[in-house]
Amino acid sequence: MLKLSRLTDYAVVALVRLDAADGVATSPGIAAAIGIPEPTVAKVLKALAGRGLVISTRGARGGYRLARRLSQIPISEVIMAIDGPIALTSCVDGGLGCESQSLCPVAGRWDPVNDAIREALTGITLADMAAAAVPRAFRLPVPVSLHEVL
Amino acid sequence: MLKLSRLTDYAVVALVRLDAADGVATSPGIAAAIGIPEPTVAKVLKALAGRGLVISTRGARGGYRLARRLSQIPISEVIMAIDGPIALTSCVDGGLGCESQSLCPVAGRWDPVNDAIREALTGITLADMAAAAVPRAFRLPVPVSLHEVL
DNA sequence: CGATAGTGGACCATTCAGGTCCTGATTGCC
DNA sequence: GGCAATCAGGACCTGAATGGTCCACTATCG
Repeated sequence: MLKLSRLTDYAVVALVRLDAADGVATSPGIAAAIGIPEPTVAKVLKALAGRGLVISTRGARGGYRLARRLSQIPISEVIMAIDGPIALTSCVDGGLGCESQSLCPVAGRWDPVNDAIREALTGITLADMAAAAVPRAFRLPVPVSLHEVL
Repeated sequence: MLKLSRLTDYAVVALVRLDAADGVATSPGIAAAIGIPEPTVAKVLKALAGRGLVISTRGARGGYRLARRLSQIPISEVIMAIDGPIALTSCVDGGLGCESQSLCPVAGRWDPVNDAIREALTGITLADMAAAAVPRAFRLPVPVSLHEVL
């Protein structure tokens, strides 16, 4: 349904969270704060680190911190970090699969669509997304109510 | 991967094809011309008809024909016809599922992103997609080469 | 030297889209 | 009036891929 993976959603949440904790935050810590299983958060952070969106510090007392300000991170980068390149069609990577290529009247016609989406996604930053989100009731002290994570 | 279903791709191909055949075209006919299994084409056409993008005529000598000109059909409508509403997140339709809603810092923050995409998609019509597609070697007489469909 | 934390990879399971088929309703033609 | 063609609307099955988990390894701090 033109939907992006849930992991990407997690990534956004994690990044916003990371911004709230100004210093360094560990993946277990973020997981607890967000209410998402730790291994999953770790996977997301790994991907983000790979794309240079967050900076990792290994070893004891290590953790992750934002590489840039939220306002400097377009949502498109997050999506590409988690979900890979932004391309709608299946026959983007030429080759087999599109046997009816000789019949296909819209051979590579999704390109303008892809470009339009990429552009739209680049114009929105994480700061935009975090801005109007639920007044401001969510800063650091978010107690994990019932579930007692960790 | 932010990818839309292959069905949507088929829909575009079918619609362009339908435009080439000015009059009425049957789903078996389109299937043969396009090189896509008939039941699948039928399913696509049905969805398209449901959204009013094509007009169906039942009975013998029936078939489908375009409801509007290609230039009047934004790609967003095709996507919505096949893939449903354009919404990236899973927690669009409020309710259960998002247990950590009380923790989620980006509650409904995908909205601007969704809007941006919708807008971008509405600006592109099928005519735009068909325009530059492979010169013009594809008009009505497209012989199904080897496979001998039907 | 040990505890903590990120790295990388393999791995399983659930979900869902793609695809097929069948039955019924409608209309034109002989 | 009956037959054939064609759309309509389901149920159903299968396979890929996403979400999620786990493990062994490395690095760094105290």
